Parts: sequence; structure tokens; C-alpha cells
Amino acid sequence: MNVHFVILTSSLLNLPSPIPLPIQSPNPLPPKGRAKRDALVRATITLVNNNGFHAAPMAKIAKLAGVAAGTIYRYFDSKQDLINQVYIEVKRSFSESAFRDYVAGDSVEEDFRKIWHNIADFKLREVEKSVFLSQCDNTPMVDEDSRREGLKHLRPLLELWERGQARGVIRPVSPYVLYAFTIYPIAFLLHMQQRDLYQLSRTEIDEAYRMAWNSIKN
Amino acid sequence: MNVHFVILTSSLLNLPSPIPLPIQSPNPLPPKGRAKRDALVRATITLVNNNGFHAAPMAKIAKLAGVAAGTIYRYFDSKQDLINQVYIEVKRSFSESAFRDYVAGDSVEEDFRKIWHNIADFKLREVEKSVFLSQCDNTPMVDEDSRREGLKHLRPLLELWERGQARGVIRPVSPYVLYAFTIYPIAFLLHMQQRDLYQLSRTEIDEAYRMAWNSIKN
DNA sequence: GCGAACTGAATGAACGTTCATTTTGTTATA
DNA sequence: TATAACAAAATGAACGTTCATTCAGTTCGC
Repeated sequence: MNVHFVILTSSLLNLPSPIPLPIQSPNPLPPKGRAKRDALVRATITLVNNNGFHAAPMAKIAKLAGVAAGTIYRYFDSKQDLINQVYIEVKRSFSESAFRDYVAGDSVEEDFRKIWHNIADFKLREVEKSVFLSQCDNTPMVDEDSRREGLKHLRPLLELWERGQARGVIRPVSPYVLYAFTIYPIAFLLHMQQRDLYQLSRTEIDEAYRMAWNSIKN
Repeated sequence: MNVHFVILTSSLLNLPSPIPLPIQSPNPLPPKGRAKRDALVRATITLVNNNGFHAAPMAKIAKLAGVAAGTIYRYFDSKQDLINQVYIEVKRSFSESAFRDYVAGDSVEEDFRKIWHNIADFKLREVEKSVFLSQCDNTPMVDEDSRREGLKHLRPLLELWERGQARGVIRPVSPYVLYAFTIYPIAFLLHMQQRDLYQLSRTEIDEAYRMAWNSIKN
């Protein structure tokens, strides 16, 4: 942020740069420990999940992380920055799970099944992260930039879909539509499970996969 | 809320009710005009949509509605009450659209198509309301009570699904799963459209309907 | 002229953020 | 190894702001 500011102003005003500024991260992390940072990330997820963004004050986040309020600002520029960083981190974790052990094979359907189940497993295993993500995805909590950043990691799935469409095994519609009918529904089911309205078990998952595939197959 | 309190405590404690309490709305509306109330509801939707719940302060809501801050409290008990009432109102409007001109007929698929398109039309026509609803549905903004209240109006769709399952034309899975794969995806597509990532037009809608039906048909 | 509707300044609680200070850790000196 | 000097990390009280809510006073409809 400071770096941006300097670059923008000096180039806009055509000032001579007196010193060749060493580019440095605006928030240099302590060399050793990410322990407190991680505790803050976890605390943020928990509190935002329980009562929403507006009920996760910095003081509470700090307390839950076992840290003083001011310490947050050694790791994050602001509350907004904290939320954005947590979002990106969780999204990365999501994507890593989605493509764990995935190598593009011959069968589009087999590949899709693998990824879909990876995602479903993640949502069931990492409930906290998943709930946090679906809150972020439906609310203006997170910057548009961070959203785009989080979307990048989904490449392999998009490529798989393109391949399937080229072969005529997947309906020729926008990837957003494919996502809407295959991945997005899982979030709804998880949410219902969280509210004790529905129980997601192995057989339900398998049935859901078949429904997902039926909706997009050609 | 007051009414609930009275009923609960007196029945739990087995107190004799001294007076047959006249049930009255905790917020008796001014006899004539709902104009200001409606303006407040609209303003709330707009502001919550633009920047989220935490960026919709009462003062702003009042200003946008052309009303003094204090006036809000003639119509609503608190901000939470305002949000809940708006949610229920919008949800009712949604359900009315969903079942407009709907009478259960012979063909389960035809009936479903009718309702599905009604819902899709609503989401496209009443974008503000739809965006508001999907924010509420993924965030602890709204009370669980109001959620349940909003769910009631979906009865006809549940009955249709039961009928379809009894006849073996719809997969025998929980209605939550059916909802997740047919209705919920529309919200995602709308959201992408709002972010200018995707364009929903007539043909996309029809294609989406086919995908929805394919996912739940037996 | 009366009561209901409405106003907007006042209120106090809660919030994000800052900063003077303390604690902890690392390096230099002998 | 012991100690002094320094730096980094962490603290939490304090600050200014913003918020939801209240209420004494004003306007409106009849």
C-alpha cells in the first residue's frame, strides 16, 4: 500500500526519485514465528462463522487468538486486509484439496469425478473453512481483487471442462453455469447440514455426484 | 417478542393468567400510511446490497428513505427487527412470484417447469430483492425464526416434488438436495451476472432449466 | 386543540486503530 | 560466560469515530 502510493504519486507528479527505493513488503513478517498470525487467521474464521462479519470485532479476534489487540496490526494492515488475507489463504487451501492427486487422464468423466469428490471431501472435512468461504462469496466482505486472486487456482477444472466440451461430452455452456450446477450446490447442502436440517453421508454424496454429472453431461 | 416472552414465561412457570391479554402487535402501525415503512424497507435492501449489512447504518437508511433517524423506531423495534421484517417480506414476495398462476396439473415435469421459470423470472426481474435474499441466506444476518418463517411459503414446491417421487419421475432424495441442484444454482448465475462476469438471457435460462431438470429427473 | 407522527440533536456503548511502554530475543563486548 | 546494548515483538490503555437508540420538542391531521 505504501509502495503503491509512492509509485503512483511520484510517477503522476513526475518527481525525480531521490533514492532508488528498495521494494519491501509493507508488512514484513517476523522471521521465525507465523504462530500468532495463524492463530489470528483461525480466530477470524471462527468468529466470522459464528456471528458474521459485523460481530467479529478486532478485540474479540485478538482475545480468541490469545494475543493483544495491537498485535494484529503487526501482521495485517487493517481489518479489511485481515479478511482479504484469510479469504485468499482459505481459498488456496480449498484449491489444493480440489486438485490433490489429480492428473489429467483419458476420461473426462473420471477426471471430473475425482475433482468433484475432492471438493466434496474438503467441504465435509474442513467445515469451518467452507462455511467461511460461502459467507465471503455471497457478501461484499471481500475485495473484488481478492476474489479474482482466489479464482485463479481453479484453472485445472476449467481446462477439464473445455476438454469435455471439445469432445462433446459436456454441455456447451459457460463455465459459470457448469459451476453453478455442480459445485455450488454442495455449499447449500453443507449449509443445511450445519443448520441440522439435513445429513450428508457417503450415499448422499454419491447421489449428489450423479446429479451433478447428469446436469452437465451432454 | 414481548408476546412470546409473556406466553413462554407464564406457561413455563404455570402462572395463572390474570387478564386475558389482548394480543397486539408490538409495533402498532400508523393507521393510514405504509409509505414510510415501505420506503425504509426499500432503502434497507438497497444499502445492504451495495455494501453489506455492516455498511448499512440506520442513519443512512433513514436518509435514503427520506425520513428522520428516529422515525425508523416507530415502525421497527430495532435494526435486527428491521432486517428480519425485510427478509420475511422479500421472501413472501419471492414465493408469490414462484407460484403465480400455478395450479397443480397432470404432468410433474410441466408443473416443475412452470415453477422453475417463475422463480428464474423473479430473480431476473427483481434483482435487488434476489441479491438481498442470497445475502441473507448465507450470513447470520437473519434470525433462525425468520428463516423458518420464510421457508413455509415453499410448500407447493415440496408437494410437487413428493408427487414426482411417488410417481418415480423424480429422484428419491431429500428436498434439500433437489433445491440445491435446481433453484440454488440460479442465485449463483444471478450473482455472476451482477459482477458482469456472465450474461443471463432467454436461451441461457432455457438451457439452465434443462440442466436443473436433468439433475433431478429419475 | 389534541394525539399521533415525526424530527434530529443528544447519548453512551462499541468499534478500529494508534502508540508509549514493556517484554522478549539477538548481538556485541570483554 | 556474563553483561551491556540494541532491536523486534507484543502489550493494552487511550483516542477519535461511528453506531444504534432515545427523547424533548415540533408538526400534522382531524
